[in-house]
Amino acid sequence: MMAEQKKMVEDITSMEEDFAKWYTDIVKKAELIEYTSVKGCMVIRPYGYAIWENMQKILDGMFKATGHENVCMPMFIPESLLQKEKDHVEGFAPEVAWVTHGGNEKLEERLCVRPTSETLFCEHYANIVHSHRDLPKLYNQWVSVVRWEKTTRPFLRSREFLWQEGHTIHATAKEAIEETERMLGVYTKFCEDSLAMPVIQGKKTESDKFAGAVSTYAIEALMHDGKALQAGTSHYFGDGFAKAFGIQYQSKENKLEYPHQTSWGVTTRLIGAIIMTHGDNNGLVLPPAVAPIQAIIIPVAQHKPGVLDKANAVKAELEKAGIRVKLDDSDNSPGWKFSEYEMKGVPVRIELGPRDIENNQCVLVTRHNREKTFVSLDGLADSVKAKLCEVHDALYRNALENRERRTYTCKTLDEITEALEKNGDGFIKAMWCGDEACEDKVKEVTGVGSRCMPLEQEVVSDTCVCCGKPAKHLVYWGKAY
RNA sequence: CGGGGUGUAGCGCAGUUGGUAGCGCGCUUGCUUUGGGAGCAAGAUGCCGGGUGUUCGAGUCACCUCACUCCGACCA
Repeated sequence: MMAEQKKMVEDITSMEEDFAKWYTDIVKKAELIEYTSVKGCMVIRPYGYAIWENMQKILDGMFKATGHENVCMPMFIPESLLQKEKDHVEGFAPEVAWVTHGGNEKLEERLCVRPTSETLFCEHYANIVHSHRDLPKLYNQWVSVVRWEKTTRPFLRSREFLWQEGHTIHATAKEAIEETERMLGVYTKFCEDSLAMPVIQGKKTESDKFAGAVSTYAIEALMHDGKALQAGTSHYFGDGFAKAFGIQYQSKENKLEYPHQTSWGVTTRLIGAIIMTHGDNNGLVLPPAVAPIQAIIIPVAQHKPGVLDKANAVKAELEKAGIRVKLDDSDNSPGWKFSEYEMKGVPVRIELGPRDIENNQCVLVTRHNREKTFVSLDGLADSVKAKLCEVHDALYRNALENRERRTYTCKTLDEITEALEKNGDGFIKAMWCGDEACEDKVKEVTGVGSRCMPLEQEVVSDTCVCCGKPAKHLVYWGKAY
């Protein structure tokens, strides 16, 4: 846990007092979102959107580097198309929004606003895939989707949300499975290297699978309050969708074959994950890689001659070095600015006043621990870059520590209940026999559901935590967002 | 979708037995300030979430609706 800090920003509820309120306070006070008059639909404000844009840029680069191309599918899905794959439609039907009219005319067939685009990609693949030479197709799209959620929370569960959805189609199961795993790895790397957020990679149980998938993989992160958040998913579909949508190709052997498919996605929920992984009682704490402003320059006594000139020169120098930097020369007091940018989670603050300029130095303050260091103005860009790296590492370390501190290994249901009562919510590592009845019972008795079966399996006991029969899998259990 | 809470100025709130709306912060202007949310002075800001009723009269009472929020069930 990070060092005790005096709470400076009074308008943010402390997370110990009310975690949910703390979260919504940050979302509003850091100017990430504004509500609209439609439930569950929010304005992502420039500062919030800039975080998303930074994520997009990094992820998009990773997708391109692994051979993917971006496309854009329509927003509407005819009901008949949605219904082609039975499990899929059953999974999504309860939460789709329907368009029933065009202008004043009732539509012959109603259209759903995409909750996800498997069906559209399948329809398209059926048209363009004919030969093994057409495979694989590695497509991705950056769009919004709509799911008519009952309870909504900014970023974590909204009715419309931004995401990327990758949809790929391959000649063989082996290739498709490799793709599923590759993308899970891309997400993991992104979360760790760019969001400073450690995740558990694993496979979902049967009951928790994506509607229509053969297998679903996910990355699970643990939030400050000990609740788990699914941060990304990657699905292997086998040839189920291909069969439902009539996608076939001719192989080298001149035989008609069904191709194998995958899909994978991450959403603006990741912004919620950042808030609840790194944020503190003074507001947001942003990982440097995605922070819209990486360094904020706050001039002190800025009316004095030379101060703003120097601040502008420093800004230009940092910009030139590729650092996202802002100079706040508004006439708010320095103290006000300190609080403001802490609330907004800017990783590094640069204080620059007459005394500093006289000494050819400035004060660097890191947001996550408020540590102050005096550094020379010579080579400042390098000092700032080094700080940003330090911040990233510290954020990751803190998050990992929090997760480890809140991960409990249990052998029986009683141990689970006891661990949760004693230490608060967190991940439970416990063995499972593979029976759905046990999975349900664990949830019923202890309140924690299965999050995933980690790729890195261990044996913490020989028997199922629930029924005592021989165990098949290690499962991470937890309360989820 | 079930159970609670809340909607009054940009934000946070007060508003008594029903009588025509107020405080703090913020905002505007000016001066003084500037190393942790500065001070003084003068200003501006409201269809009291929306609708329907009761009433001479509704922010206040009743009913309906919408949104936010929390706790469950379902989900990225």
